[in-house]
Amino acid sequence: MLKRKITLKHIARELEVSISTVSKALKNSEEISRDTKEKIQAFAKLYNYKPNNIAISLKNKSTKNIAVIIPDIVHHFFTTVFHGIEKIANEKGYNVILCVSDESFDKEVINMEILANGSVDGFIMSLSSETQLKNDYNHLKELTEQGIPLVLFDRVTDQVACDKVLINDKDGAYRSVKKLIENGKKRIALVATEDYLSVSKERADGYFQALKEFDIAVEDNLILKLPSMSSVEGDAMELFLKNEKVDAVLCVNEIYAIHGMRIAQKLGFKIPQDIEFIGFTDGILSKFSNPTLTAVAQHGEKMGEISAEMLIEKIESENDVETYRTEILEPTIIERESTLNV
Amino acid sequence: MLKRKITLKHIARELEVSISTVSKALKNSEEISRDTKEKIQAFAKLYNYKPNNIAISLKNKSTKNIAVIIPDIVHHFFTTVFHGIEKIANEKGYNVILCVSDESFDKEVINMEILANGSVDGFIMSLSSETQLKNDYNHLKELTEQGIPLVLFDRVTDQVACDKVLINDKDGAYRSVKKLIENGKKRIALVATEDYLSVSKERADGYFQALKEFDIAVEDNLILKLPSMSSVEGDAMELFLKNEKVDAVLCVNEIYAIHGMRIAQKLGFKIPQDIEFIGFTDGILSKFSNPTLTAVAQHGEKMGEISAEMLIEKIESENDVETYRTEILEPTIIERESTLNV
DNA sequence: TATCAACACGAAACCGTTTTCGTAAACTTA
DNA sequence: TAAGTTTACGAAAACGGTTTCGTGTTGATA
Repeated sequence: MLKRKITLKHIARELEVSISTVSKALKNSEEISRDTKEKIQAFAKLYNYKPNNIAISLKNKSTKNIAVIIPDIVHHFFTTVFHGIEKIANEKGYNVILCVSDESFDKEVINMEILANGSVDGFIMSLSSETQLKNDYNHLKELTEQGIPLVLFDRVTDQVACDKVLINDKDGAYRSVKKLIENGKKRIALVATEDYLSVSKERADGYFQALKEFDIAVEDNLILKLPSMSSVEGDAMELFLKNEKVDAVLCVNEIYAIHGMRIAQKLGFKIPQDIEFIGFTDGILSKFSNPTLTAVAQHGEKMGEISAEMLIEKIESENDVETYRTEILEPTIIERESTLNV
Repeated sequence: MLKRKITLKHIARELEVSISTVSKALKNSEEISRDTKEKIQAFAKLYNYKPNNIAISLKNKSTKNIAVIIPDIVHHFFTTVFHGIEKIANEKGYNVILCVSDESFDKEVINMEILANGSVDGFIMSLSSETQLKNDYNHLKELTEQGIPLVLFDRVTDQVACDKVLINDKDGAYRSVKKLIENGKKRIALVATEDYLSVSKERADGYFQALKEFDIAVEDNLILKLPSMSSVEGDAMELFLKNEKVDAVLCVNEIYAIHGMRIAQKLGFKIPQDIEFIGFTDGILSKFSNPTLTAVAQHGEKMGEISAEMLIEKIESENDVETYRTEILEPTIIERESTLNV
């Protein structure tokens, strides 16, 4: 019952021709006579012959696989990036091996080592927070030294020479804060993570820039730093909103913003009249929260598409040109109910 | 500068021994003398030799890759399942190639065909809605006929003999509705998708069963069917809630539930006093909505783990035993603010 | 009829491993 | 010292393809 995979050798033996003849016949080579080709092709079709990808990979030194390493899969932004990557990769005939580093340096390194030995033609990745904290990029450098193409997106480092795709986080934050100021807000808070994450830092910079431009003094106690990205446990946010007479909040992610809005509502604030909210990452929560959240869209899918295009271009370019590009996407502010829209 | 990949052949040539000697020395074979082994191992280490995975795959007829095909990546449930799969796969030394069918039959077929020719050792998948609609499973049957291990999860079919992992959707719906009835609700609505999806059907059955048990007549106009999973456009929901004097709603997904709650609030209903809501898929929206949503947790991560374990067990079992298991997980109802919790 | 090109195919190398088997050289043993 | 046993290594096949090159047969040409 079990139809085992058939190979060129089987066909050759059955039809009493050589393996090379079979191979050529199946590629419709001019070298082979019509009769022979038809016979071989018919036989191959009948037995559902399909060339073995592994053998082809070995011969061609090309796997048509690319690796994607992201810090977290249960996170809307990375998910959309992956979707963009997968779309382009499929269009160009590549499969995608997806690894999740879970924000761990070791997992990132291990995944790279396993896949860098012929399993994939190139890597697309976003750095784990632990890697950015350790500031150790030797695993990436080894990769590029071996001539394996690498594209970094969103969480990047300037210590590795490779193609990069990122969004202008600083400008996104700058424009958000500017908008809040123009809406008449005075005490604008920033809710961020610890700033070893490159993106968190950029966003803080944009916040500072906007305040400076409008001659508003930076107050340290208007900046709340929460430990981990998804944990909103504890009452830090509540104390913060209660004590600081904040009238607008920029959050570096959706969760913080949604959580902040709930607490503000509980404290009796009206959104957006008394307090406005803007959050990074225009994910699913922003669209469905109550009120809906004005968000800085990071265009994840587009980032994914560009990353994949850059990587595949490098993979398929003959010459090992050592020139690297950095694409910077402009974020878009999606206005919703959590801000006054003038 | 560019350190090209080094092979056994290079080492052999450089050290003037044979390739077989190098191979054995690196595996610490007893056949090779201490001196030679040390010399070869030192050289290999110095030049950072790593065996080529593709060559090993070809030799062993085992790729240590598994394919995961899911209908949608930007969907919390599938994302958590993937996370579970990836976790187990990594523990057992497998990489995961992730393909997204985008609910398309053709993409599902194409992805399978590409990967079924040696690229992976087995498949884990959840059927696309189009496939369930067409009711065509020949691509899956071909796979199993070739002896390639396959595990189906969540959206399965009984037309293909293979391992399966699913949650008891019917019971989840049944218990939800029972709870609503016990909370004193009389006019309980069901908001579902078109029922060619196996899971949607199961959930509807559970709804019917609970009503029947409590001698409540099924009213067709208490059942709202919306076209696509993520589109909540249009005012179908609003008309429905306004006209039908509904006092409880079971939704087959989060989005419908969140959307329903917003409209109910807009219409002046108090949740949960006037109207209660329960939604399937305990995702991120349920936790952060306002009010938070009582949800039927599907234990996606657990499903992923079980699927991966089943698949790898099949892959690594010598004998082609043709016995298949079906694991059924019990859902858990997570009570939150959208229901009265007695 | 000798020469030559075109045709149709096969042999063999190659991709990078693993593994079986064969065998010189060194060492034991009787 | 002849015979047998280790020891330490190499040759070669195998995995499943692709591709280059060589060659016997045919038919055309001079």
